[in-house]
Amino acid sequence: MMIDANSVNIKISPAERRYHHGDLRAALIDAGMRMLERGDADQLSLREIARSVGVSAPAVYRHFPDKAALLAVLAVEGLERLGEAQVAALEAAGGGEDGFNAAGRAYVRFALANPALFRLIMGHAPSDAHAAALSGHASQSMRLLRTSVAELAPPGTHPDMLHAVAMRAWSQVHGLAMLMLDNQIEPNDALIDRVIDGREMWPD
Amino acid sequence: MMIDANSVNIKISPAERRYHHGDLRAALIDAGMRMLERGDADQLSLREIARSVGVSAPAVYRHFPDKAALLAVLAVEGLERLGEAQVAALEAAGGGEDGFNAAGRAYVRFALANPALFRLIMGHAPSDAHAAALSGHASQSMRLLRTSVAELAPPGTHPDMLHAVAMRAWSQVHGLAMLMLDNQIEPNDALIDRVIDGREMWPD
DNA sequence: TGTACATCAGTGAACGCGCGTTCACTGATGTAC
DNA sequence: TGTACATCAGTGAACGCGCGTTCACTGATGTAC
Repeated sequence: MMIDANSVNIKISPAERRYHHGDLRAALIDAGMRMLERGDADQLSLREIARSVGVSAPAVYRHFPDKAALLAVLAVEGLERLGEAQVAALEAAGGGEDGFNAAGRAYVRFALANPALFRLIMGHAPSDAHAAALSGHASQSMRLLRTSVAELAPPGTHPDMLHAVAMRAWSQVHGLAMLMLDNQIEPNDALIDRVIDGREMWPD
Repeated sequence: MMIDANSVNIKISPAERRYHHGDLRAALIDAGMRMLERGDADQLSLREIARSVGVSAPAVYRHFPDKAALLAVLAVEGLERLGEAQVAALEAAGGGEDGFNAAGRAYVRFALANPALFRLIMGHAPSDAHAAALSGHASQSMRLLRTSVAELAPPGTHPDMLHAVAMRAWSQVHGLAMLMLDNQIEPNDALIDRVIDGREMWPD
């Protein structure tokens, strides 16, 4: 026999009706991610997240010391998703230079698909908590960039050169993403392909 | 004989003591630019600009319909300065591909020297006024980019290709600028040079 | 040269807004006996 | 199995904040006669 809150007369506090029992922390993170994905939040407010979960604003403080801490968790989660998208793209393209380019396209497409989340991840003026959480993270996206560049480089390339090339590649995709997000360049799948595929990583 | 407000007993309204007589509009724009340059304004507020000029906030509405209009003027002014900096760099380097690279470096250095202003120029979610003012402008920066790419391209290059290459170059410098502004890449003059100079515009 | 008047660039007070955060509280839950 | 109690995740009310904008006003300026 199944027993659940609907069939039996159990007292349920209002908040429990909205987020699953006892997991407000996870519910807040989920809600925040959902709002960032929808992107209708130009900038996310703590009260708005609480509201969308169906809980009072002060309740958030049971699970996070302050707003910055909640945003930091969202940023880390977003960074992970970005890395996963890039790895998937790289593998689907079979690695190598094609795979690296595919990862670059995935970076731009992720940004366009998740504008607010992407801005949060890369966002400036990071709170201390934010910076600490992200920097301690050594993201998958970053690792993919470094290892790809190292693999594709001519053997014996100077580490400074590897670094410069990695930063150049990152700048390339990041700039394209930002300019398209900011409506300075018309967002356009074909243009993404032509900008990214046309580059030469190691001109001789 | 010199006559001025200090030596003669002329009535001077408080505001006139701060901005030169009759030119509050220009004074507001100057103040806004100065605050953007100092960059201590994470985001500029209308009240703050008025305060810094020594005038009440409502006074601004004698000269601008609303805050967005004032910011739009600041953005246009900033865009002009960016273009001037790039043209100067291009000419100092004697034009050609060297000149084009110099203009690229000038773009990044301008961003690092004027973070808040640069963000305003490129800023997302532009108000209608903002977008209209900027788009009607066909900035010098943009013209420099297009003409340089056209000049440096092999003759007969397809216009779509010209466009893609221009957007790639823009993405390059813009990405580097943003990542350095956002502290994702350590701001570093030497790195700017290596990232920009090492690229190949027209790999064969 | 002096006077009456319209203009209009400024003023201070007030509006409503949503924010992050603090506070004292309540009431459901789990534990000890 | 029942009772007393501590815990602690939630509550609503309130705080102070700075914002953009509106309002009725004032007082200096320039013009017409």
